[in-house]
Amino acid sequence: MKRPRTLRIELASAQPVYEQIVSGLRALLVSGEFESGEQLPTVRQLAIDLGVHHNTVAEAYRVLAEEGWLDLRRRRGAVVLDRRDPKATPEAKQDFRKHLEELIAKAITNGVPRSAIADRMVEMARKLGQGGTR
Amino acid sequence: MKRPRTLRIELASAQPVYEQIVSGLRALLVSGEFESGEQLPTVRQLAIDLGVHHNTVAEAYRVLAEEGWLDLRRRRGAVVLDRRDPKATPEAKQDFRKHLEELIAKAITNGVPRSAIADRMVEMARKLGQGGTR
DNA sequence: TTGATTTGTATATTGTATATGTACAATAGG
DNA sequence: CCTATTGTACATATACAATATACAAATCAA
Repeated sequence: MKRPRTLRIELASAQPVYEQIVSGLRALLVSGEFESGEQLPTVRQLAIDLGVHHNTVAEAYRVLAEEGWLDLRRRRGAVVLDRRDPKATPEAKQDFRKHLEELIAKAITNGVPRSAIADRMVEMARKLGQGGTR
Repeated sequence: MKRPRTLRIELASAQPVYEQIVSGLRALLVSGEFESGEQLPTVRQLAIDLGVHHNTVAEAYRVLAEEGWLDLRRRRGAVVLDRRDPKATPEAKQDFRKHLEELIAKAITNGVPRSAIADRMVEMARKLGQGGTR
């Protein structure tokens, strides 16, 4: 069964469109929405779907390819890779901690109840614990 | 006892400096590092400390003032407010969920073990649960 | 093999945003 | 009042994002 793989872009956002595409696709890739070997849409096709220029999508694909998520070749398109061997960046853990704190601070500022924040994080932690290694 | 209130800025980062200042200070404010009524450094002083232009700090202070964290006046400087009444944005919760997922995806991409991510989130959730309402 | 088509890539251009330099405005204090 | 201190306004240099356009490579059909 094919899942929807919703990917929505906000042109009005301060965050660059290509970064939104990267973040959105990366989240789908991590959650296992795509099987390895699977074809992603061509840069031109996804560009049409999202209403942006194909070079903008190409930039996003390039970032994901550098991260090891995609194999990107002319005429072949973007193919999802297996990627079971992430090269552990040393400061990545500390980075995650900092950004998590900042994200929580932002949510509190926006009025999200602390209990809701805590619940969501526990839920996500549980998912990570169960989830396969992939 | 005065705590250090470390605030470090990376000029080389892709994230704008004024946003880094906002995020860093907001995290400190949320964690209760500052008492209400307390004076923050003047825009010029903090600018010298961080090695940036005072207008860059002023922009950051303005954002925090709009969010209700600071009272900002000429000649008086920036004063920390009480802010126990956050105006709950409706889509804020959903926003938090999305950004949390993306942050996790980024961390996994950078090689942080899923177990470490989960542990950190549970820990932060526990802190939020205990912590005072402020 | 050869030519055409499909795919990603490279380069130039334009708009937008960040950080700064400089000058101004307001207000507390002498 | 006058002065010093503080935040603010505005113009500008620079860098980055998104696009338009042209190109290069690789597959497919004949």
